[in-house]
Amino acid sequence: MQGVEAFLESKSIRVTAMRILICNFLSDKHEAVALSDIEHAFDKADRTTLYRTIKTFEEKEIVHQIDDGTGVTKYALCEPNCHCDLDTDLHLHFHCTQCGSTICLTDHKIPKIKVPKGFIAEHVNLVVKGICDKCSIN
Amino acid sequence: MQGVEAFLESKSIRVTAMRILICNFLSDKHEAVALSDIEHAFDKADRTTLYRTIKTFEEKEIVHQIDDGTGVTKYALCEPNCHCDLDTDLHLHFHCTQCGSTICLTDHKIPKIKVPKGFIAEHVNLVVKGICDKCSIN
DNA sequence: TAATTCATGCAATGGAAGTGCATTAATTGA
DNA sequence: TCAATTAATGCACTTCCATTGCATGAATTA
Repeated sequence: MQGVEAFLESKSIRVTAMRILICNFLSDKHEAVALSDIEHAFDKADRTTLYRTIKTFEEKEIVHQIDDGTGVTKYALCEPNCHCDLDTDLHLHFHCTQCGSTICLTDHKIPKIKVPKGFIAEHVNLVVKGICDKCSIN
Repeated sequence: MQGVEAFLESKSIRVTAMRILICNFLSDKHEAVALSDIEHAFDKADRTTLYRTIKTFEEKEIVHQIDDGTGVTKYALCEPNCHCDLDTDLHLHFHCTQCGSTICLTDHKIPKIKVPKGFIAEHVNLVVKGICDKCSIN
């Protein structure tokens, strides 16, 4: 059994051809992808299947959702040290307004945010927009 | 001439009945509203008009857009001290997962965010999710 | 192997954002 | 004040994304 398959099984995700493909696709990409990106890459497969596969990955916590403010939900594989379910370990995301790519800045933790009295903070979403390292060269 | 009308004029926004109504509606609400909320409040008016009114308000910088991660764009009147066009003065937003309301925490500035070498930060969006002061009482 | 559970594919829906065009209202200036 | 112009409103569409119901096919388990 290959690495990906073992990985999926370890997360109690039923192994199918489609899921292996999508999981590999996500790990090859080093940025967050939209559902439409996946559809484009697998144009033979049905949109619904891709959609539900991602949803399954999300539930099983091998993928996390990113709202980068473009209006389109993006998804990315959780890093080994990504505890996206925990509030204490939240990294930020960077959205490049030039090339449109969204990247997880896993090493950059979100500073502690103070909220007014009576408010209970449970989750923090932080997106920085600007020019990414590749685009800033030109 | 009333306060709202003078206010609109001072921002070189043409004064119409509709715009006065919407501006008042926004200032009465002390939370960010979705376009659908406005539609609901003014069901006699056309969706497009409401949409374009908000867009005009945005352009003239009396309203700022909030992406609270619900997938629906919210809008709120800028406070007198709200410089939503400047990157240096960005407040954060709080989204209550219980009552669904989104509130500007105008006093709470976003801490300086460090980005990796080569990245240029131009904008920051920070949304804290949790339970708001009203809901946390119960 | 039969029964069951789950994945996939197709079709359809609903919500939100946005655009083109005709009409109406407001403003300008003669 | 009236005509000309400019901008706001309303209607009809369109597009895009997210989501669901149902039928079928594959995989797992008893």
